[in-house]
Amino acid sequence: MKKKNTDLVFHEPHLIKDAVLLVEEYPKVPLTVDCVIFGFEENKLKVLLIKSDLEIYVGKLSLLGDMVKNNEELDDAAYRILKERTGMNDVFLDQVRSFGHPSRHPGGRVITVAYCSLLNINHHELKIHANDLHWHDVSTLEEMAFDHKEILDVCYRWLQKRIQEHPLGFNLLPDKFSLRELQNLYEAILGVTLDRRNFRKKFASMELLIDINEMEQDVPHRPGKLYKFDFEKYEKSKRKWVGIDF
Amino acid sequence: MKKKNTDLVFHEPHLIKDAVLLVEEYPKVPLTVDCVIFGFEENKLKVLLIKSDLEIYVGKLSLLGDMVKNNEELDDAAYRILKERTGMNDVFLDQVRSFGHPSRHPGGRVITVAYCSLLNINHHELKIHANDLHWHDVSTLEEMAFDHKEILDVCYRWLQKRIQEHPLGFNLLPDKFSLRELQNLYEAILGVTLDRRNFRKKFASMELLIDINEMEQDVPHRPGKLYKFDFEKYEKSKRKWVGIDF
DNA sequence: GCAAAAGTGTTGTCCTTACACCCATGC
DNA sequence: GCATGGGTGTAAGGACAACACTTTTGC
Repeated sequence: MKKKNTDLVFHEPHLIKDAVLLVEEYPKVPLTVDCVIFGFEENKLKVLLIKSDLEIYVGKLSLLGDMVKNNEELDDAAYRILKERTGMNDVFLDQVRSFGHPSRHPGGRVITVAYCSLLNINHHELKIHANDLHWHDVSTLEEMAFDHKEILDVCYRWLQKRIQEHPLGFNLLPDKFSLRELQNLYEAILGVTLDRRNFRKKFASMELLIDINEMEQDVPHRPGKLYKFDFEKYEKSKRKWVGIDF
Repeated sequence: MKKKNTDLVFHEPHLIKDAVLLVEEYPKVPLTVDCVIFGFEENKLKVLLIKSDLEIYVGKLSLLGDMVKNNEELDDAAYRILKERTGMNDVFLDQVRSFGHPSRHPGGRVITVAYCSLLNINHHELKIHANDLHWHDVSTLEEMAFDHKEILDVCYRWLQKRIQEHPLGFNLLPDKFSLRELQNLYEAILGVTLDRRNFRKKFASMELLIDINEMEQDVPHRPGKLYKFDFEKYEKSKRKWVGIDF
């Protein structure tokens, strides 16, 4: 890893005995994790943000982030931050990518690894309001602290793609849900309107929704049927898709 | 970013004036980039590897990696390493994800960001052979140094998905290529066999191949037509796909 | 009875798949 | 002339898009 191509070619490489000494020579950088936590409420996609507590970003919004501790696994750091900020631990987090522009942080070079999650706002009341933690509409985002707007945009596009290929959305609906709720969710995240009949047919043909023979309660219109998602069947039937499409 | 939820709630947060002081308190970690460089030759997918120069990994294979320099952008580090090792700079690199298990490196904690590339072996003769740099068959990989086998597996799956959705493959074919060469490429990367007629129909219907009215030369069978890929048309026609499929 | 959303089917189009024969070239 | 891969067409099935009316409930 450390040999440079200025070394003579065809030498037997001398082996490095002490890996610790080697690593000690590497430049070291501060490392953080930023969590982009999307939630859904009132048929709108929201994202969990705080106010930055850096003076130069006064009034600007920021993602939930924190340093990664010594010897802390990246995934663990993301789950820890999510738990510290929201009290939740039953949420899936996915690493999206890392951001390392040298001037992305005003305090000097800081690398950050972005994680993305999607959860049901009504399942997780915010008990902590430090730094004005709140759900913010995704569609009305102004300037943000650091490069957090860019990170959020990347994660939003990632989420839009992801939700079309994976049943992410069901973690964010109530356990029992109507097809209308499901469709609202997809429309909100993808930013499109979908044909209701075709949407229903699509999910009917997948055969991954379990009709639990219950109806919506207390709705001001004809109640719809309620379904559960068949996670077990989904796991068994994950197909390996091969097809060229660009 | 630094406030803990043990702070009293509903306080006006005190603003941090000096971001540099803040960042100085963050733990710092060594950061590397590892490049997973796939190439194609003799109808086989290969990957560029070296022999590890760490004594505890003697004889084991390793990805092309190096430290990220102070104030070096992550992407720049990846391109630099690719250039240093292979002399190339006309190659696309994509960041795949970061790996940060605390014990992934025997010299202590090192975070690495994996980048992936795909190139034409015959366009880029290896002039450097330090550390036994060579193209290795992807299908016959044994144990590797560090967690490089895991990184390679993740990048391979990433590549398989990517090549179905983006015209990556054309960077690795000759400028003028036959449909057979194109199909060999897809079959090698996806690890499947494809119906020749349907494959050709697929690309014909995309209308992204330019028939240049030339034929293969010096082949021991009926020569095939040669095509170029219409990158310009592709860029213009990138479609935003919406469809649920899992 | 009115507002609001649930529920439902058909048709045309396009894409995908499976499959077999003749053609051009090098040797 | 034989071996090798190039080139082509069709039929069936499945997926998708477009589209309108009746039903159920709360108020």
